[in-house]
Order: sequence, then C-alpha cells, then structure tokens
Amino acid sequence: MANDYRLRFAPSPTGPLHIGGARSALFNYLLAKKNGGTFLMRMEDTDLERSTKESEENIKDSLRWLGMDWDEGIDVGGDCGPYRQTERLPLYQDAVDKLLETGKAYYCFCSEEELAQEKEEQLSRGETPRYGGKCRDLSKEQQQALLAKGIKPVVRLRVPAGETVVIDDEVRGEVSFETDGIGDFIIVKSDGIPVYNFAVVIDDHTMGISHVIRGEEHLSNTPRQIVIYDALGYEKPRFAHISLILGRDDVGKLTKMSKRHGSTSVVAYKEQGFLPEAIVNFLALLGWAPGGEQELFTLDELKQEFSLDRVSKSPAVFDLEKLKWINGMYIRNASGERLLRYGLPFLKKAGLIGEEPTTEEMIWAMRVIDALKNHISCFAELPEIIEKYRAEIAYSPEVMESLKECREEALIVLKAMKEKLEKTPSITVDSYKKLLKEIAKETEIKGRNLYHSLRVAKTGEEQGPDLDKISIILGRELMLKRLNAFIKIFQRMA
RNA sequence: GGCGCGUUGGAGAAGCGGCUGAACUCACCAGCCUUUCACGCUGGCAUUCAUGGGUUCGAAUCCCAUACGCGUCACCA
Repeated sequence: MANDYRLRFAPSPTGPLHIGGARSALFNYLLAKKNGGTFLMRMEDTDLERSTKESEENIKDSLRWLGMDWDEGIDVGGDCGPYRQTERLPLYQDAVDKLLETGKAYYCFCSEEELAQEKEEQLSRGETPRYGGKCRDLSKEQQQALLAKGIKPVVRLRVPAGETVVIDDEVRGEVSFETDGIGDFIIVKSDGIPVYNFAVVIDDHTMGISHVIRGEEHLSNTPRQIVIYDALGYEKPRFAHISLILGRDDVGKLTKMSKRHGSTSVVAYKEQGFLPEAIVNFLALLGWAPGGEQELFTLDELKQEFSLDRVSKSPAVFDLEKLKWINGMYIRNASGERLLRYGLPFLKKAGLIGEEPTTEEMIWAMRVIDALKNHISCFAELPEIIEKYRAEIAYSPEVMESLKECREEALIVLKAMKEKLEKTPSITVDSYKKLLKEIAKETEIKGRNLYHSLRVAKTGEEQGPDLDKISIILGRELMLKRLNAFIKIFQRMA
C-alpha cells in the first residue's frame, strides 16, 4: 500500500474550471495513470461564502469533457469518503481535539481589528507579519471567562520557533523556510470550519495521497502544512509544485493568467470550438516537455510519456497561437462525423442553417465543414469564414493589377464560367470541378491563367481555400452575381 | 518590505559541466510539389544562453553578487 500512487485533484468550487486548474488536474491524473495508480477528486468547499453548486458541476463536467475521469471521489464514491470537505467536519474536529489536548494548538480570542493593527505595525517596521502570541498561554480560567463573554475563538497551531522546514520538492528540489517567518497560524475559523491548510492535511493523509502536484502559488503554504503533518505525526506525501501559467497582457507584460488575458475557463474554450484532446495536449505542454520531437500526444500517449522530471521550474506562458495550431491539427485529423458534431452548433448559432436542419442543410454543412477544415483553427472560425466570403467585396487596385498579365485569358475564362454556371442548376464540389475541366479543355487555358481570374472575381483575394470549396460557400447565385459584376468592371479596365 | 521562485531567438520551449549543428514547435523568409492559391514537403532563421564576477583544463549548465520579472505573506482556497 505504501508504494501505491494515489493522486488527487482538489478544486474549490468557487468558479468554473480554470485553465490552470485543469493543468494541475492533468498532471496529477497523468502521474497516477502512468504508474497504474488511482486518481481521485475531492471538493474543497470550506469557503462557504464563495462555494457554489454550479461551480462544482462546471468543474466536474469540464474534467469529464477533457477525458479525465476519476477513479474515486465525489459522485463515484470510494473507501475514503465523503469527498466533500464540508461533509468531513467530524474528521477535522477529531484532529483539532487531539492537538488541543496535547497543547499543540490553542484558542485565540483576538479580534480582527486587533490583528489588523498588529499586522500593520509589523509591516511598517519592515517585519514579516505574523501573530504575536497574545493568547498563546491563556489559562483555562481566562479562556472560560472570554468564552462566557460570547467571543467565538479561532484555533491556532503552536508553531515551533527557530526551526527550518525543508521541502524536498519533486520539481524544485530542496526549498527551505524558517518557522519564525510563519508564526502561529489559524487552523480553525471562528465559525468552526477548518482553514484550507488544515483540512488538506487531514484529507490527504486520510485519503492516503502519495503525491501532491499543485501550482506554485501553494509553495509558501507548504511549510505550514508540513508543520501540521509533524504536529499530528502523519507521514508526508511527496510534493511537486508546478510553475504558474502566465499570460501576456496588452503592453506585453507577463503576469499570472487571468481574465484580462482572455478566456481562462475550460468551458470558454469549449464554446469557442476547441477540441478536448487539443486542450489536453496543449495543457500538457505547459510546463512539461516531451523528450523527443513529437508535439502531438493523445491522452493515452501522455499517460505513457509523462514524468515529473521533465517538468520545468520556470513559468509557462499561455500561447493562444500554439493552442490554435494544435487544435487545427486535431481538426484536420478528425473524422467527418466528429467534425459535423462539433461544427454544427456553430453553423446553427450563426443562423447559417436552421435549428432543425433539413437534409439539404445537413449535406451543405458537411460539405462546408469538409471544405474548410484545413483552414480553421477552431470551429468558431467556421461561420466567420463563410460570412467573410459572402460579404460585399471590393476589388483592390493591387489585386486588379495582378490580372493585367493574363487579361485576355481571364476574360475568356470568366465568360465561359458564367455561361456554364447559368446552365447548371446546382453546385457541388464535383460539378464545379467538372465545369472547370470543361473550360480548360475548350479554351486550352490552364494553371494560374485559369484559376486566378476566377478566384479574384469570386473572392476579391489572390489566395485562399480551393475554389471548388469556396463555390459551396458562395452558392450558384452569388457566384453568378459576382461574375457578372466583375466582368463589367474588368471590361472597363483599359 | 520579508520569504520563495524564475530569466535561453520574433514567440513557446529543449538542454542538468566536455557528442561547438544551442533540439523541437509556432510565426517569418526562400524553394519544391500541386493545371492557381492553400495544404504538404525541403531549406534559412540565437558566434550565443539577463548582467558582472568567480570555480574549472573546459559553463547556457556549478557558486556569488546585481538587475528585472513573478508568486506569497487572510478567520480564500
């Protein structure tokens, strides 16, 4: 049992699953899976004010959507339940009682104002703010008296002075802190709810957690937790603190990833049309680097490849361009069926097809998605591209200039296409290709001379997706309209 | 301010004292392929690893300072 890998993801349900949280979850998940261990999920909802059911559901949904199913924990059960901290209060109470009895913890009756003032004074003197120890040695009688006055005390841990706590971190190596910089901190709030740092220790211990992988922002919490482990005589898990995810703001400054860097929640990316496997792949690359040249990994491959010693100490920067690239790669390789499933909602939302698409609309959607799959990096771009091609176009002088060289051929091709189109009832990739072939044969024009003028006439651009694919987007009517208009403009050109 | 962590090209990021090509990816540029463009493929893209000192026969890699950046110092997690 001692060597069993038991890793956990323990979010607090105070908001949707954040990109950083998803990455922490992923690393824990991967290390567990790599070693044939257990991945569990626990809800840290001791912040009564901010915790919501809605957030909890969002987190669970997002995690499942990404493919990280947990073997034990909330909703699925297990031997170490319950898996929601507010349901584990008796467990914490036992531990607190134990510490109180042995004198390793004590009641503190100081008011918040008192504490705030103390802190301010220490700060102004340039000291590390910490509890001065006023209630440290209150007698039983003094405590009773204060209790009788109706003051609700907090419980503080008696932190040994003058000691050095060394964390042997799996990614950062040895990191040490002085207990003198910590001070007697609160482990139970005045409402009787234990504080995060205390509850985690009890939970991780009773759940048999072997490795704790979490964000670097927790590094300075770790010495506190270690002091608790020691006070309780618990064996400590291995710790691994992974670097923060940074975002670049408008002025190019790097700071911890937050709202102002764009979307931070997993659902937001889902709604923009990112594939779960692409997000997982991208997240894995944030702070972890594979040994070889491969960049694209499935979850199963990651389970094989992942290891903590390839996790970087320096912060990872969230690079949306890279995410888009990865997503584009997955889109190109996805099956037509899956593409349709993911793409359809975006077409519906844009009003390009109805809520209950007809067979014709479905066929059109399939064709459009297939036509554009090499050109999009996420599904939200699908309607954008379609609308772009359907919008009014202006022919720029530069583009017109590019047609000068093949003026004569262009005119022949354009007219031929117009005529053929008029006789063709509907346009598909194949029928359009056929038209082109006929024109090529009849006019003996080929290559750039054949394609360029048509592209310009239809899109106003010099490059883009295949013309047969664009034809589907535009449809017969629009193409004819543009062709007619363009031929007129073109003929006027000297 | 105390404590902690980090600093490699336009961007992400390998490298952990001696395979002097500082990998790989994105972006960019050039060429090839394709009856056009794109996709794809091939090639180019840091005499240099924040700066200054040291240690060493040898340092991006170890040590010390400096600078800059970030995190954290809650009855939030």
